[in-house]
Amino acid sequence: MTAAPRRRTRAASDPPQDGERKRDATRRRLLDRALALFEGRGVEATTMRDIARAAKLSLGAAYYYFPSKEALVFAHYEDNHAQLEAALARTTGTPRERLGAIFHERLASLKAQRKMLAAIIGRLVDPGDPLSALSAQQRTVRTRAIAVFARALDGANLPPEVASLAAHALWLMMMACLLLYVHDESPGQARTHGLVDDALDLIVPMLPLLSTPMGRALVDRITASLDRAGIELKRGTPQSLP
Amino acid sequence: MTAAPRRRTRAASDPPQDGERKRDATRRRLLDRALALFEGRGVEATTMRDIARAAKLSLGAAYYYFPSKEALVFAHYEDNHAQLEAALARTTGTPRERLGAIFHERLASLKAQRKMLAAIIGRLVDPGDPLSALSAQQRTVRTRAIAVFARALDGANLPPEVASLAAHALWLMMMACLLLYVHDESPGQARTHGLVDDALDLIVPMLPLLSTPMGRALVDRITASLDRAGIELKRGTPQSLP
DNA sequence: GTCTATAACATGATAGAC
DNA sequence: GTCTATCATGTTATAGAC
Repeated sequence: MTAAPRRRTRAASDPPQDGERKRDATRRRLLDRALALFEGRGVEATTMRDIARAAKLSLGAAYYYFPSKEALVFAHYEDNHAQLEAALARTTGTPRERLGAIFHERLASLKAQRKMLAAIIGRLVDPGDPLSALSAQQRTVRTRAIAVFARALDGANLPPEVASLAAHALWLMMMACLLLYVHDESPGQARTHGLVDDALDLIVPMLPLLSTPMGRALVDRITASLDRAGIELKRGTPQSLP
Repeated sequence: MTAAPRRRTRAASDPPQDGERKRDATRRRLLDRALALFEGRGVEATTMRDIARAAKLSLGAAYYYFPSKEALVFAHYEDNHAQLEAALARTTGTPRERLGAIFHERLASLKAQRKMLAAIIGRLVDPGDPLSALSAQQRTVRTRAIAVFARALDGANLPPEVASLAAHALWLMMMACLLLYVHDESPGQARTHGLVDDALDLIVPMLPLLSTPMGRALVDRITASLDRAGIELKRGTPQSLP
């Protein structure tokens, strides 16, 4: 198998070419217009022709930059996640505080895009979909997201296996919250935010129990069971599900 | 608001009209051909034109019977569920045995349609989708499904609130299992079936703990929290989520 | 080689004739 | 009830401009 021809990469010190600047600007414009339209009317109701027109491009040109409508959505998803992750890496405080910050800020960061997310929320959960949070393509994002939770638990002094399972579970809880969030029409999505706090208030104080012999036995049993099911929890490199 | 004009309903004793017989036969044929094609190549890859051709109808005629491709999938879903429910109502034994039967038979009943389900699994989880397990349109099916779990718990002597919460949680677990199931490529989907047994072996023995004062406090707290979030667990009439 | 515009295609869905 | 004709849209192919 021969290597695919690769675009010449430019060293960081090279001055950007005019073409590249223009290319990036066009790409950015397309992405921005698309996001605006998605937020305004939802993904389904926005046609590729609409997007191209809004960005003053031809339909073909839009497809030159993004191979599909899905790719536009995906690009936003990546943008959002990278940005959020940077913010979350700096959270401090008790595990309860840090977890609260992670959950609430994650939701808040998607507030403007709720309608857009609603259109694709189903795919987040379909392992066969490249857009899915469970897919192989998203493994990097997923792994890093789980790592964010693991970091927040650092102050809790949990044994590694316990912390790993807990981080995976929290990530799963985050996914469930997203599901509720995108369709939560209460003012400020107070319902979902409230549920997050209630859940964390319930869960976090119980985490130390997992370090007791009985707790360890439970964790081991769960881990073994997931292992049998082909779901590995190796810290930082989740396999299929979590 | 005036009542929508309703189709004349025929008493059970009336003889079926020729028109109705033919209509039903055509509808059935369409549904059967569609299912065969869905199972063979998946939902996405099957076009409405394919279905119409296979049923020896024009495209327009197919749309006369089913307003959308989705409606065809939906019809199968209803069929399957009604059939399964009848079977499950007859299960006997300990709660553990009955729950095992429910889970395993539910999965097995969908074995042939795994590919089809995989195509729409995302929508099961999107409350905005009429096909969704969480949607208002599916409330009847959902309520009855939860009732099946509640019945299986009858032998466990749980207080009503505890039983209700447990039944909802089990239903949610069922949904999660479906998610795993449709993409489980292990022989006979042994991974998912194994996980079900492990989970039940873990959970069911713990249920009596929920009847202790501490357990009751936990249940009350969870119920109150869900209540605040607008999720009611009134036995038999779940509102938004579960 | 890099980008843009136009035409064409397949499909889900609809309208109106018969 | 059924059909034919037609539409709108995601996507692809292609021809050409720079």
